[in-house]
Amino acid sequence: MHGADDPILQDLNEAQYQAVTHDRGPLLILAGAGSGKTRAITRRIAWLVRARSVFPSRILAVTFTNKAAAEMRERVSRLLGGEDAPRWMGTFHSICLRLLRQHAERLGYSRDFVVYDDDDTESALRAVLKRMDLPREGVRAFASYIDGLKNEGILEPPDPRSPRERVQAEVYAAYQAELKANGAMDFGDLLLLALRLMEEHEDVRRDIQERFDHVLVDEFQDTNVVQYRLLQWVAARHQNLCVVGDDDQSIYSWRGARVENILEFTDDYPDAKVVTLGANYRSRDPIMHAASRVISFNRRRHGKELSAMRGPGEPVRVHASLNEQHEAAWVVREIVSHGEDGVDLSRMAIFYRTNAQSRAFEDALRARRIPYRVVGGMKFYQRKEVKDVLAYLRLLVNPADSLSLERVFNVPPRGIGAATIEKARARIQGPEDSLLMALARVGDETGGATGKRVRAFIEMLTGLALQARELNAEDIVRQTLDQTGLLEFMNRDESPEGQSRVENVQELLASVRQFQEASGQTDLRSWLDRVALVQPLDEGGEGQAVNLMTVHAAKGLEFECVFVCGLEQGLFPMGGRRDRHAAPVDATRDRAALEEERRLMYVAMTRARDWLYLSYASTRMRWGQVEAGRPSMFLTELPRDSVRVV
DNA sequence: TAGACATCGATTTTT
DNA sequence: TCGATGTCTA
Repeated sequence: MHGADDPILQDLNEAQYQAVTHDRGPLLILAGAGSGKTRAITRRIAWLVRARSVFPSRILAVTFTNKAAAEMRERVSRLLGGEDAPRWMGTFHSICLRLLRQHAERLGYSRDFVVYDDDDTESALRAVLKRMDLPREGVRAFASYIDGLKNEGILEPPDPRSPRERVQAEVYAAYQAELKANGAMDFGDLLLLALRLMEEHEDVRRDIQERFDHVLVDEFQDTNVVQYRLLQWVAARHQNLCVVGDDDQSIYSWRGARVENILEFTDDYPDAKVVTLGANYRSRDPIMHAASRVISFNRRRHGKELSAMRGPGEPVRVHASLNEQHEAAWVVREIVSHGEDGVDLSRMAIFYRTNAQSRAFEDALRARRIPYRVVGGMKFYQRKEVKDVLAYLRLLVNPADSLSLERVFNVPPRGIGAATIEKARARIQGPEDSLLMALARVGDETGGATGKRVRAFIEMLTGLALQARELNAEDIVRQTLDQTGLLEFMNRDESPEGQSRVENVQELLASVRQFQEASGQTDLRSWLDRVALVQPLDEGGEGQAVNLMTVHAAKGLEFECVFVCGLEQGLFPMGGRRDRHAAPVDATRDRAALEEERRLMYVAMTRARDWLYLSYASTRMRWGQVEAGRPSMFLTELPRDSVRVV
């Protein structure tokens, strides 16, 4: 152990010390589960500032989730004795958004562009398909095709070699044109266009390269082509690129993540220093042993062995149930018994592969009056009523956003129907025109009640947009709720669902206020940016409650007691079912998919500190039908000596 | 144009 | 099974 009195170097093992105090040049930290990865990266940032006198503002630190960014920020500033952490610390998406806001015009976008989330993306794509007379069932396939290309950095698809490819390319182009006309970027655009900005504009690139002396990246195994290229550009001048990750925990290939980025990092940076953090301080021996065995069945990996530092403990327990209700009941019984033994509910977690599985557990926990929280799941900003309000607000900032207009023109019902909006759509003239302007013209030219309603609607929006220039974000939200009649409309609904909708809108108001106080920014656009990329923290985050979440959501967390449920073939590992439109069987792809599922299993198991339970059910309700299932193949990969069947 | 009823499809995982 | 979307009627 190093540095007895220096808090930055205190209690580091040899490998951690090497990682923290690496001076300059590329650095690859292979950090196994529970090996002190976050500790290494935060200490390193603090060390650069303190021991190497690097200005915090010259450090760029990138993570994947807002939660990780927040934790990093908090820990670094604590290490620095309350001093500010680097300003450029955040998720890839938020950092790219920041760059794009400064330079959007260079790419032919308005400075006031909005960010589309996945729901918006799907709506935009649906509109495109409709216009092209293509069946809307294709939305998902096209969406993932487009996302896949964007993740690989392809904005203009190569020459099509088949009719199918030609259609795909046309849809991509039309979709991209639609976004641009609406003044919108999707998540993929944020990364890809930021990369374009750097690659095609030398002055911008220079500026960014001059701005930072060190670049640090967390969860590097989950970077895609575009993210890696961005990092390479930013670090090109000084080569101070520090990447931290674990190839065994790469679980986002469906989002374009390339394990190769970490597996082949030393090919791109031959003089990179490689440090392996191989000591696991989290899990008891049997848990670590079992997890290591399972992951050893994967072929594409660095193949490091983790040594368990916490010593012997309880064996991993495997349990079979008749169906998902029995499974849930059994889990809850075990939770109660651990609770009686003094384990905090908040230190226990139930993991599952798909969100839909949470239901049985929620029912069982409610029945026994055990508090729980579902992490992830239905997102706050995805709720209808919240999206309605946000659509109005986006429209005020960016009148070109026709998607938002289509969402709200008749919410609450104000007597403007589909026919009127169709008329307006037909009258859009050229790329400088917009649906809103066309609707205004239709209103002016239409007599009778309809024309009057349209004019009143346009007038209300214009009035709000005018106020939006003067008022702070919170007041605009209030005015919008009031003048659009949304709040009154919701208040009229006295059902429990209606009540909760009103509460959600109140929550939204609270969140603007909080944003203004915390950030000091009061303009609407800044808040909308925030909303697009950051989900509000889970309610009662620290309270006494059992945690329910998908395995993906569990990455980076740890619990004393973990239940991994639904371990059945086809569910976990997922896959095996292939619908009729799918591509022909591809053995390599299948193998890669299975290895990713196994990494997911590894992530799940290595979250546990003291107790690990693995559970499966022999039947399970799916689409309202009882289906029989076989135990997961991962269960057969467990080492006998660390496992007990109960 | 609004609301009632029927049909259809979904369950991976997220910034 | 459930929720979202589409169709029909007043």
